[in-house]
Amino acid sequence: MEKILDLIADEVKKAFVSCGYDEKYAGVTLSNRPDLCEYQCNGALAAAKEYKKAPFVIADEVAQKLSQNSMFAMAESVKPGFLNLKIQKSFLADYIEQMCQDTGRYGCERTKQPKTVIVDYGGPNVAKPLHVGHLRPAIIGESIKRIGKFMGHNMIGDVHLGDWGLQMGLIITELKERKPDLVYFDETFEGEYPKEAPFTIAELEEIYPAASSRSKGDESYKEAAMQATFELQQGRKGYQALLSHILNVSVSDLKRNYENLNVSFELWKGESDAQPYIPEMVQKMKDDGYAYVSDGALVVDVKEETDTKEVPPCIILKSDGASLYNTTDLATIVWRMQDYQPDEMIYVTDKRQELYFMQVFRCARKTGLVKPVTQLKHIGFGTMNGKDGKPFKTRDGGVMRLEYLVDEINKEMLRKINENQKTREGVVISEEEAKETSKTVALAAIKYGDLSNQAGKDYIFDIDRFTSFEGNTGPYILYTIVRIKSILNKYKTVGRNEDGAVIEAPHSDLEKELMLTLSRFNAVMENAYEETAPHKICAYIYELANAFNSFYHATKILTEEKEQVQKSYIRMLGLTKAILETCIDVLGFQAPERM
RNA sequence: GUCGCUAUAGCUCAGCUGGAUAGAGCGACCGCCUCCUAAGCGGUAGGCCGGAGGUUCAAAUCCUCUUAGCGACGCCA
Repeated sequence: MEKILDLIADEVKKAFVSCGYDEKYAGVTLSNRPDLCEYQCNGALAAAKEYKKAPFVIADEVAQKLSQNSMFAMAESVKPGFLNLKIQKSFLADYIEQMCQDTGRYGCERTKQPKTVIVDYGGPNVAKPLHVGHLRPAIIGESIKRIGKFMGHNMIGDVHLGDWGLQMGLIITELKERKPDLVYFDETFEGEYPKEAPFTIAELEEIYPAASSRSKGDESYKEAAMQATFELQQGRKGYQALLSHILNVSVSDLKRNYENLNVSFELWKGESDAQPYIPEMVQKMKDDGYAYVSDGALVVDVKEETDTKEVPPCIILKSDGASLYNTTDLATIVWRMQDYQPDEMIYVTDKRQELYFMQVFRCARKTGLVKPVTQLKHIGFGTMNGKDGKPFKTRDGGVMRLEYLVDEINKEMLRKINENQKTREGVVISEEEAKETSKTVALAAIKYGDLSNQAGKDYIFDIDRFTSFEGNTGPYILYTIVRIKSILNKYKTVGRNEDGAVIEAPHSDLEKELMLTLSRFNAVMENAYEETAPHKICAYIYELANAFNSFYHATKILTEEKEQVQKSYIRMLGLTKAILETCIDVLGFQAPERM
C-alpha cells in the first residue's frame, strides 16, 4: 500500500501544479501542531521567493483548490503561509480497512529489490561466557536483521566467533597440564578420537581464565601456549580434535544463551573459518601490487585525497608474518563473497572501531575483494554505562556475566508480577506462568531500554528504571498488548464474532488519532530500515500505545450497543495488536498472554 | 597534536534532510478504579536547546569559532 503521506502529497502536488507552482514545493509532513491540523505543507513559504508573491497568497490559492478535494476535511492557509490539512474521516477509515485486509503486512510492502545482506554481530569468544559487552551487538544486530527480513530482504546473521589465536593454545596447554594422559596429546595416536569432549562448559570457562592469568607471569608456560597455537594452526591432529570439542561445547552453550535473548544466527562461522583463505588472498594483494612491506609489516595504503585526517595503512600481516584481526576480517569477506554473494555487509560493533572498519572496507574495495556495488556498513554502537555514567561494571569492578544480569532482572520482574497479583482480583496467574511471564517481560524491558536509544550514543543501563514498568518502557508496550488481547478474548467468550466487520469512520477524536497513528506503520518501518534505526520503531509503538490507551479509557468497547460500531472497534483493536506485535517482533521480543 | 562523537527540563532520552507555542518518561504536585487488567488515564509546575557569531522570511536543526566530556589515531580485538 502506498503511504498515506504520499497519497496526500500527490493531491497537494496536483493542487500546486494547477495553481501554477512547481510540485517540488508540495512536500507534506505530519503536523507539528496537532491542535491545528493533522498534516501540513510548508512549501508556500519556500515558493514565495521564486514566484515573488506573499507566501500566504500561494498557500491560500492551493488551500482553495484542496478544499474541493474529497480527501480532505479541511484545507486552510494560515498566517505567514502554512497550509494546514485535515483528512476526511471516511478516507482514513478506508485506509485502515485496507490495512486490516492486508494480513501480515498491514500496508507495508515488501521491497521490490530484495538484497542479500550479511549482518555480522555477536562476536563472542569461545570458551568464554557472554558478558554484558555482548548485549548491545546482540540486541541491535538482531533487530536490524529482523527489520530487513520484514522488508523482504534476505538477511543472514553471522555470529563471527572469536575462535582463533592464542586463546586456543592456552586452553590446550592448560588441559595438557591437567590431563596429560588424554589421547589428544599422544602424537603417535592413530585411532579415532572420542566423540565426547573431555571437559564440560563449566570446566572450559574455568580453564581459560586460569591459563590466561598463568601465562602472564610464566614465560615458559606462555611459550608452550604459543607453540601449541602454532601446532594447532599447522594442523596437528590431536589439537584439531580438541579445537572442535572446544567449539562444540562452547557453541552449544552460546546458542542456549543467545536463545534466552531471543537472538539467533543463520551462520555460526568463526575466525578459524577464514584462515584457509588467507594465503591466497595475501598473495593476490602482493601480486596486484597493493600490498607492500612497511616497517616490516605487510600493508595496503587506504588513504584518500579527500581525507581530513591521517588514515594509516591497513596492516595485512604483522612483521613476524602472523595474521591479525584485519587479515581475518578481510579473509572473511572473501568467503562471504564466494559463498553468498551479498549485496551488503553490515558490521555491528562498538563505535570505537570506526576507523578500523573504514580501513578494512577501503582495503577490501581497493583490492577487489568486493564488487564496486557491494555495500559495506559499520553500525557503531555506544557504551553501555552504569548509573554513574561510567562503563557498566559489577559492584567489585569486574565484567558482569550476561546470564547474571538477565537473572537479576528476571527475578525483579517475578517479584513485581507476584506483587501485582496480590492487588488484583480476577486475573490469576499460576506460579509457572508467572515465571515464564517474568522472563518475557524482563527481556522486553532490557531490549526496549536499549533499542529506544539511538544506537550510536552511549546510554545508561539503569536496572531500576528498566524494571520499573512505568512510562516509556518495554513493559508498558507489553501491557498495552495484553490489554487488547484481554478485550478480544472477552469479546469472543461472549460468543460474538467479527463477521462482516468493517472499519467505520472514527466516532471520536481519540479514535481518529489512533487511526492516524496506525496509518503511519508502513512509513515508520520503511524509514527504520533505511536508516538502520530500531529506535524509530520504539518511538512509534510508544506513540501507538499511548494513542490506544487514551482511546481505551474514553471508549467502552465491550458494552458498545451498536453492533457495527463495536465490530469496527474490535477490528481496529485487532489491527493495533497486530501492528504492535509485528513491531516488537522486529525489535526481538514478545508479549505474554497476561501480566 | 590531528580527527571524530556528544552537549536539549532536576534525572533519562526523543526531535536535528530548517518552519507556527522545543516533546516524552521518571521524579514533584493535583485529580480518576460500583466500568473491558490503575503496569493505566487526565492535569499542574519545570527549558535563553553548552557559549558566541553567521546564513535564512524562518535555526535546537545548516556554516564558522569556542568551551566541556568522551573516543580514535600501523603491527590488540
